[in-house]
Amino acid sequence: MAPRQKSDRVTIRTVAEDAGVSAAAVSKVLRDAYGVSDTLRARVQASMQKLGYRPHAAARGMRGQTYTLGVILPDIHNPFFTDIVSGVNAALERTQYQTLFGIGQSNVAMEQRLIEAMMDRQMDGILFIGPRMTQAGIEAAAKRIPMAVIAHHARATSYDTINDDDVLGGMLVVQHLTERGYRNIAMLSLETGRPDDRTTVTAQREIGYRRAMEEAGLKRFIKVASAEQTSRDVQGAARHLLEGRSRPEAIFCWTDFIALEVLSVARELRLSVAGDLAVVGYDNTGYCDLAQNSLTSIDQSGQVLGLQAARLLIERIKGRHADEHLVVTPRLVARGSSTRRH
Amino acid sequence: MAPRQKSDRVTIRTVAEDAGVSAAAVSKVLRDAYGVSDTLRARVQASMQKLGYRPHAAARGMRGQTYTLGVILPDIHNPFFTDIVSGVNAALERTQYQTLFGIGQSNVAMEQRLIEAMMDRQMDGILFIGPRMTQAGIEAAAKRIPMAVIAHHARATSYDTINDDDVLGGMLVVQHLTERGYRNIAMLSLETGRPDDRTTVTAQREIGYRRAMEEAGLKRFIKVASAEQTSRDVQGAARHLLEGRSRPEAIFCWTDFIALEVLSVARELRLSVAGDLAVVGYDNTGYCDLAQNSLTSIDQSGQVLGLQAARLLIERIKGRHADEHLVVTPRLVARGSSTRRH
DNA sequence: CTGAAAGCGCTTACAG
DNA sequence: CTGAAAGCGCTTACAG
Repeated sequence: MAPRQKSDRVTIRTVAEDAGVSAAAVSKVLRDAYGVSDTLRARVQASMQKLGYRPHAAARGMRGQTYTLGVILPDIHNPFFTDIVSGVNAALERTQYQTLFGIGQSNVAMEQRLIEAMMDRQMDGILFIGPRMTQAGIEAAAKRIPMAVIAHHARATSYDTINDDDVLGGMLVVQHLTERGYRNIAMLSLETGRPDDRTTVTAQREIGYRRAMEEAGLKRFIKVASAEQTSRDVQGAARHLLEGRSRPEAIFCWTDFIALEVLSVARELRLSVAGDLAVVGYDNTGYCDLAQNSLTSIDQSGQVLGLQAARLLIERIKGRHADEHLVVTPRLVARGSSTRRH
Repeated sequence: MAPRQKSDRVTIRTVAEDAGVSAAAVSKVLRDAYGVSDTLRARVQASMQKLGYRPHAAARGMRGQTYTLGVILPDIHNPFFTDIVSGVNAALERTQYQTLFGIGQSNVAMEQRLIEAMMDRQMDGILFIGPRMTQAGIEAAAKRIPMAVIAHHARATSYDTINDDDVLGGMLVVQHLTERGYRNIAMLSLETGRPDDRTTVTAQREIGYRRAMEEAGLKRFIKVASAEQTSRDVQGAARHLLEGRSRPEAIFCWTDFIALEVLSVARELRLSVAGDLAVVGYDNTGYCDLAQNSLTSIDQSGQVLGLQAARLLIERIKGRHADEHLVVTPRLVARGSSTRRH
């Protein structure tokens, strides 16, 4: 490590000496704690400014808060997370909190390791996005550190959840497609290895899909394929659907990213999009608007999810213990991929 | 904060008591420091295991290393960063180091704030990807914390750099296009507000573009437009290029993400891709392979960049002071967007 | 090879 | 309203 001389560092003590007060007083000003006169506060702040004082997070972590929030993202591939992150940033703009991100790689072991790393570093709370971990695993962690979870459907008492109504989202897709005359509608979902786990967004979207298909009297057409989140796997599943008997007229994909792969396969198979095959995505990310995709999708306003999650997490850090569960309403944005040309 | 009883925490002292040794001995085992007998080490490790001991990062940060590396990403939008991150992870897999990410939002003030936040948290080093900050700003920070920088062309002595040969990349694009008969080739670059700054990858790619155009005797066709990294701005610039006099036959875009927008505009203007207009991107991200894009692009192997950068950073943390500068060689991957059909 | 002691920069009761 | 003192969990010389 680069040697950092002792004399270099401006500590609470340097500030205290400069301002002619005690270290305890400086600490109080730092934390906006009660019981300091305006004169003292002003003097201390002037000294901090003058000396370029910066609090030492590790030292604060030894006794109190670190003012650091950990955010766990599944990956940095899905552009939907951009929206969530910008909502989180907006919520934290005027606070002392700083966010640092971990990338879980859609992998339970990695998520567990990140949670521990964040706890070891005395983070004040964790915002967990799209966990692969089970409810039980999250609950265990949430007993040790304040936590809010986005895109995970569970009414657990030890943490807050913030979700889009994914059942409704799935239903909206089917309703839209049936209105436009599509009947043989398949779904392409995510392979999680836990088909019975209803906490995932994909499971919820699937419930909505099945329900709406039944309500529309299309029960016989229900078909759910699933694939892992790799190009190879997704394209394989799409080909399998499209080359099998009773080729679907439409495919509902659990996220946009997957729908783009399906569009690619459709083109390779020389199917006309919307004519031979409608494709619908989820998340309404930036790629949907590109003319070569023109992808119908569900908008679940990631910004709102991120903003509300950050707000709930901070409330919890400040002492709230009752659990809160927020649900926002999605809407469908229709584009060319589900619009037949005449 | 959730109350954490004193008795709860397993510290170095608890382990020491359990193993019947001193706290100093436990600390040495923890750090793999020299001067501990095998017997003692084994006893201590057994106790750690038994008690589920986890080191307290903040306390370690007070005296020594935190074993935390900060990674600053410009955004989580450009899929190219996925490759870099996976290289970083690969390099760190078997080490004690943990990475935490900050998102700079392509914004100098935000980058500065992140650097400070990472230093305040006593991170051991920073891996800075695609900085918007100037060389002078980075140098100032690198004097206070070990740093390696990806995608920033500067032979600064206080930090290491890891780059793709972007000049060559730009030249490869032009050579490829001229071989295929395109002559009026424009470039769509990034608006940084600092046209004279040659440290950015876009400036380097532009140099390569200009050089190759001159060498091919196409100097009169040189035209560089630039746009900020928003869909709106990019589409505006693309329209301006394509609707102006002397419409280019090909557009070289500084990154894939931008090229996808150009493809979209081309389609809206009913131009045939490759026939009326060739489009080339940079980074060879996953989207290039989709049939609806089929985008020719430059592969700069982000994984290698990430892996080497992590390796250099750790060397520097361990004490190296001389600067190192790595350059990897890019290659062009040809696809349909620059292939005329007969 | 092993351990006792000091100290890193803060916060937290507690006393004045 | 203000400050002296103890202590958070480690690491670092230093002595044995």
